Amino acid sequence: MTLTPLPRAFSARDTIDVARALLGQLLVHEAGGVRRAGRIVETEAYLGPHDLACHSSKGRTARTEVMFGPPGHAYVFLVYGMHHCVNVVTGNGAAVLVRALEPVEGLAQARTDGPGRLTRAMGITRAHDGWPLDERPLFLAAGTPVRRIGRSARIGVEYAGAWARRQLRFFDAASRYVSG
DNA sequence: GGGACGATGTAT
DNA sequence: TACATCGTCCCT
Repeated sequence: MTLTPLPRAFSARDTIDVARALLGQLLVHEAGGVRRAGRIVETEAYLGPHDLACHSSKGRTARTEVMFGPPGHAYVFLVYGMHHCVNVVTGNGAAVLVRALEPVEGLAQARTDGPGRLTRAMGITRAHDGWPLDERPLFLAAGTPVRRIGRSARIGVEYAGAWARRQLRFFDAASRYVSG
């Protein structure tokens, strides 16, 4: 089956809209002659420099530079010295964190619930930071619709005060692959 | 140069 | 609840 990348314009709109629209779409990585694909079932919106939970609120640095670049690119960072997290940049310092995948292809017996687990399962590292997600080998593709979207506060950002309480986490309410 | 701190995951 | 483990940021 051929998977066609979603156009970059998919990510060039309101960050919350992108966080919701990404649910049900596929994240695909073709590497070493193997295709791995997962259906996105959990996301978080990070709204930009004014959002105190967003990395770009600390300023425009070497690490956060891609968040200020064009939409549709991957922002990949290392957290806690060992786990990679992958985001879809929406522009102006904003991005959507991908927090969980439902295995679709090439992910047998790999855990994909949780941002660190899914990057490990997919083989995504900082080498992909800045990668345009409408190009192989790492890209977004059309998936299947989500019937009901659940919503909650974002995970692990308690330091962000009132911003930590904003309901900016979205998930497929019917999926057993949502983290937590 | 050095210290504090993570958008986590796993073991205890 | 402890802690592994290291890049980033700022010098508190």
